Formats: sequence, structure tokens, C-alpha cells
Amino acid sequence: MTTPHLLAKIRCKLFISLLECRADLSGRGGKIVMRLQRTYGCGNINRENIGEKVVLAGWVQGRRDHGGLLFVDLRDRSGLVQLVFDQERQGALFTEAEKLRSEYVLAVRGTVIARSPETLNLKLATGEVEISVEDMELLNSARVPPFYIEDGIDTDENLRLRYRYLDLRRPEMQEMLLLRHRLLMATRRCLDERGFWEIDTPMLTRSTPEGARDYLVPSRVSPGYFYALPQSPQLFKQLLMVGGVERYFQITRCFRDEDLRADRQPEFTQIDMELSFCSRDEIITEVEALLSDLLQSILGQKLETPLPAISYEEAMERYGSDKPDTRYGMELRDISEIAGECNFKVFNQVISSGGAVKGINVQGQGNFSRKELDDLTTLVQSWGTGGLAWMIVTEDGFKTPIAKYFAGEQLDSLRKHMDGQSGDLLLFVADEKVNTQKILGQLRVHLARQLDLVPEGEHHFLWVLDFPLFIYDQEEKRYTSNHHPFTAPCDEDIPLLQTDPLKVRSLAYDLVYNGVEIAGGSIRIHDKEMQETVFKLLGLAQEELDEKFGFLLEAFKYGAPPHGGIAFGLDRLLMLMGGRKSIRDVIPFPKTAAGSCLLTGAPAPVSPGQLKDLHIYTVSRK
RNA sequence: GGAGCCGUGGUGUAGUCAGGUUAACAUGCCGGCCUGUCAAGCCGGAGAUCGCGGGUUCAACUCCCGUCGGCUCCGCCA
Repeated sequence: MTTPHLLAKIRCKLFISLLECRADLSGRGGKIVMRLQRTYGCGNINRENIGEKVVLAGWVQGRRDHGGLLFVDLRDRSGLVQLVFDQERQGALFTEAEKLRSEYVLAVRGTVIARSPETLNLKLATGEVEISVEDMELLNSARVPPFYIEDGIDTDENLRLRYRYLDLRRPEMQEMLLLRHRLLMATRRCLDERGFWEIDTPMLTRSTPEGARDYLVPSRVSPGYFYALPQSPQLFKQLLMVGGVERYFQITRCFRDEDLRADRQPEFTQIDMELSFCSRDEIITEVEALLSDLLQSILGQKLETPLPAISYEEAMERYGSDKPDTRYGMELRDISEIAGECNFKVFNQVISSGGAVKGINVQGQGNFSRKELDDLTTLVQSWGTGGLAWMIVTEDGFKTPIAKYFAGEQLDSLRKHMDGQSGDLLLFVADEKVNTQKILGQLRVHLARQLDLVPEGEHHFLWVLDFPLFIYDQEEKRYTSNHHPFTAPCDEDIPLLQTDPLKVRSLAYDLVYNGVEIAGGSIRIHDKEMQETVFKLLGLAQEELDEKFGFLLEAFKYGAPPHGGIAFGLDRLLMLMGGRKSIRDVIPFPKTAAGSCLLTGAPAPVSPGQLKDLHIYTVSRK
């Protein structure tokens, strides 16, 4: 990735601004915490500084003690430079330097000297020079750190999280912090240029039905009442549109009390946007402009726009996912027709009861062992389907336990349908249609990772459009919103609201980046009657509506403009731009899978007095 | 709510399947030697009741049960 270059480019600038701040403070008679005042960043020293007196400050990266000669690597956020102490030249200072240990905090004054040709270190940006130290101020000592402060460490993540402040000293983490900063700044600059106003909205708001579980905050002054932390600023940004803002954005924290994943944290940051008087396509164009700007200004990469787009239905048919990773093939193929005619009961029974049989071609993997195939079967069973049928394509036919159920021409047709070449492994799932798609979609992702078919360093973006407005919740026996209850239906599908709600497509859109959903949004309903219709289809009682959404419906009575918007998951975007595997790697202080913070110990018990103030009684944990 | 994997000196691992002498290796740490290293080198030393609790056994890092913590996935995440 390009981040190291980015860091190098920006180092100098950052350091200058730091010096300017220091200059402002001088002469005010403040308390002196440092006798020496630094003049350069460690990583900024180079050949051009030779002969110059400099003052540096930072942490001891390591030392190499040669007896009468001592090397110390000094590190600050700009990089690393070698200090040299010579017993004969430095005398008493040398004795002090011998006491230095890893991560001691230090300021030094010295002269930049050239290294002799045989002692150059070209691996280091500062490797042509070193600092002959003349004065030293030990600013702090340090305990031995629990892990190495260097890139590429292989340490238990518990430790890194518990000592996050040490983890953050590592260059790759500093790069992450810088990249995050750049992304925030570029977003603000770009959206400002495009006429968006940054407006902040409340963190203490009210719980609404639908959506994720809320984080609740008890009210002290209203006993038994609770605020909720926002899952997103959804309602407020719509109210801002009614308020005549026209173009709004916010970089804001959102909270959802659901189980975590590698790309999911209980609190995360969104780039939230909303526009008035716009169509779906105009919003998509705005988003592409933002994304294009961000990729250009942060990674130096050009984004080809317009980005490709497919419908939800096509995504499910071809990839078994509403966030397909298009960096590799292995697309789903439908063999329902053949399956319905063959004698394999598992297949034809599924077809006769309205299900689907689909397969993927795992090219060149016909050498899977029986055990590996059994493991895959167990895996898909754990995902909630009956089993997995397999066929290995050979020169003259198929190696498979189910060949006997198929007529010769059916096998030929199957091979053609699946594009089977000798040595390919074909895997089939037979189930209710959507389940077939989802299971195979998951299997596709699983195998691509396992077989290392995912090309690194590629950036694939894809819009997914035409989501169904509703999905049917089997457990609750009612419709629920696929996106959220404020999403507008497609104009031409509005009549279906009365007759066949599941067929209604919405004006929602998701942006998928390398198989990860990084943004989602929709054109909103701005009409009070339409909003009430949708709420009613969702089975929300009038009373509940009035209580929980009354303010929105009321606002819509006062001339709501047509509007729509989108929200980016900033952490996910950053994760993908930085080529990191987990969202935790791009969040300064992330939480574990159980939602705990290993650094602060949150969540933690509170005192009985605090609970009393909040009118809260707790029940026993067990 | 469910499934899988992991937990052994400061750190990373081996040993666990098949119970048995002093828990091994690397690195870090401490001390000594060493004037051109940059993963410095050489010599010496300290450092672990094997996540925790219970059980089986003459004997448990090892087997069984429970529990805590972490990671990944399913459900969940408008």
C-alpha cells in the first residue's frame, strides 16, 4: 500500500506546525518541563543537515553497546535516527548514556555528522547521518515494554489492547492514525467544497423501534426514563432537510448494541450525508465524487466512475450475497432445471417444493480429499442447510457418489451449465431458494479465502440497487424494513404496496468495496401519507407511531422537501484503504468481541449511590 | 443464542493426541567483555506453581467437567 510514502510526505509539514506552536509559547514564563527544545523530528534529519547543531527528542528504540562506543536509536513520530556516544569524546555523558534502556524518553543536543561509507545504513531514511551527542536530558525512564515497539509483531491481541498506548507507538499504528486523520480532513474539505454543511446532532436521543438494539442511558431527573445513544443520526438529518439545510454532512459516532465481527464495533464512525431536491442517481454521483477525491488525495489512486452497479436480485443470483466480492469469480450457477428431472431425491424434492439447486465451480480443486469435502459439508450444515453435493469433473465424466441418479445427457448438460473442465470441483446446495443462494454465497467467500483466490491490492467497488423494501420476518410474523422505515419505494412499485408488499423495490443503495458494505442509503419518504402507509405495513400501532415518530410525521406536514442520503462506515473504509484485516486495527481504542475495553476495563460496575441517583435496581447476574 | 480455534517464563512457540526424572527452544531482561553497530557479537545469570476452579489417578501442562478471557464465523447488525 501507499501509506509509508504518505507518511514520509507529510512528516515535514507536521513537524513545522509543531515548531510554530512551540514558538508561540516561548517567552511566557511557563513552567519549564524540558531544558532542551527540539528543532527537528528524528526522521527528518538527512545529509543536508550535516554540520548542523540539532536538538531531538523521542523514545529509545534500542541500543547497541560496543564497550567504548554506544549507539542509540531515537524514535519519534517522524522516524528514527542513530545517536552515537564515544567514551573518549563524551566522558561523563557516555556513562549516563550507558544507563539508557528501551523506551526511555530523551532529549539530546548534538551535531549531525556524516557516516563513513562503510557504515551507511540504506534501510534507514536517516541512514547517511548520525548524531554525535553533546548534551542529553533524560525526560523519563520506562519499564520494559510487554512487547516490541516495532512493525509486524506477532503478539496476543489482548496485550496490544491492554497496552494500546504502547501499541500506538509502533510505526504502522502511527500510519493508521495519520491515515485516519487525513481521511477525516479530506472528507471535510471535499464536502465543504461541494456545498455540504457539517452539523452535529444529539448523542442523547430517544429510543425508536426497528433497527439494532439501543445503548440506553438512564435519566436522573426523569425516573424510569432513558435516552438512547444514536444508531445513526437518521431522524435528525431528515429534520435538517425539513429545516432547509439542503446539504448536510457529519462525521459522527454511532452505537449499536449487537454482537461483534471483524468489521463491526459497538461504536463506530460514520460519514453521514443528506441532500434535498435530489434523485437517487444524483446522490450516487455525489458519493462517487467524494470517494474519487478521497482515493486520489489519500492513496493517490484514480477511481474510474461511474462505478458498476447491479440489482439486489442479480447480486443474490450470481453471488448469493447482497455485498458481493467481485475480485474473484466462482459465481453461482442455477441447475434447478436439471435437478428437477434427475432421480436424486434430495434435488428433485427441493425443486418440487419450490426450492432451488445451485452450484459453484471451484476450478482446478478436484483434488479435494474425502475428509476436506466432509469438512465442507459439516460447515454448510452448521450454516443451516441439509448438506453439500459434490462432483469432480474428470477427463471422461464425473467422480461423484451421485452419478447414478443422473442420465448421461443430464450429466453433459450439467457440465456445460457449470463450465466444468477436467479437474474442477463442483459443489451444490439444494434448499429453499434464498437459503441456497446465501449458503453458496458464504461457501464461495470461505473457499476464496481458504484457497487464497482473493487478489491483494485490488479495489473493487460495486453499487447494489433495487433492494426489496420489505422482508418478511418469520419469527415476528410481520414485514420489516430491509433498509429502514424511512426508505421510499420505487415509484412504479407503489401500487404493489397494497397487493404484494414483498415485491416492492425500494430506492435504497449500498456501496460495496471488496465484499464489504461501506456505505448505504436511500431516497427517503417525504410525504406524510406514504410514511404512515409504510409504518402501518410494518405493523406499528398508531399509538406507538404517534408517540415515537409523531415529531417526524408532524414535521412532514410543514413542507418537507424530497430528500435522500447515505452514510459511510469510515472505519471499514479505512480498513480497506489501509489493507488491514480487522476494523480494530484502524480504531485507536477498539473493543473486544465481547464489547469490553481491555485498557480501561469498561464496562464496569458502578457504585450503589450512582445507581440510586439513576433510579436503577439491578438483578442478580445469574 | 449457537459452532470452531486459542490460552505454557516479559514476548513468541514446543511439549498435550499416547499422564511419569530437572517443562524445552528462540527472543527479551539483568551482569560481564567488547570502538562502527544498526535483528550487533561473545560469555554468564535470573525468570513459569502451564488462564482459573473442581474431578479421575499412586501421579495431571497432558484425561474429564465447569468457568474466565481472546479470536473467527452463523444468528443478530433498519
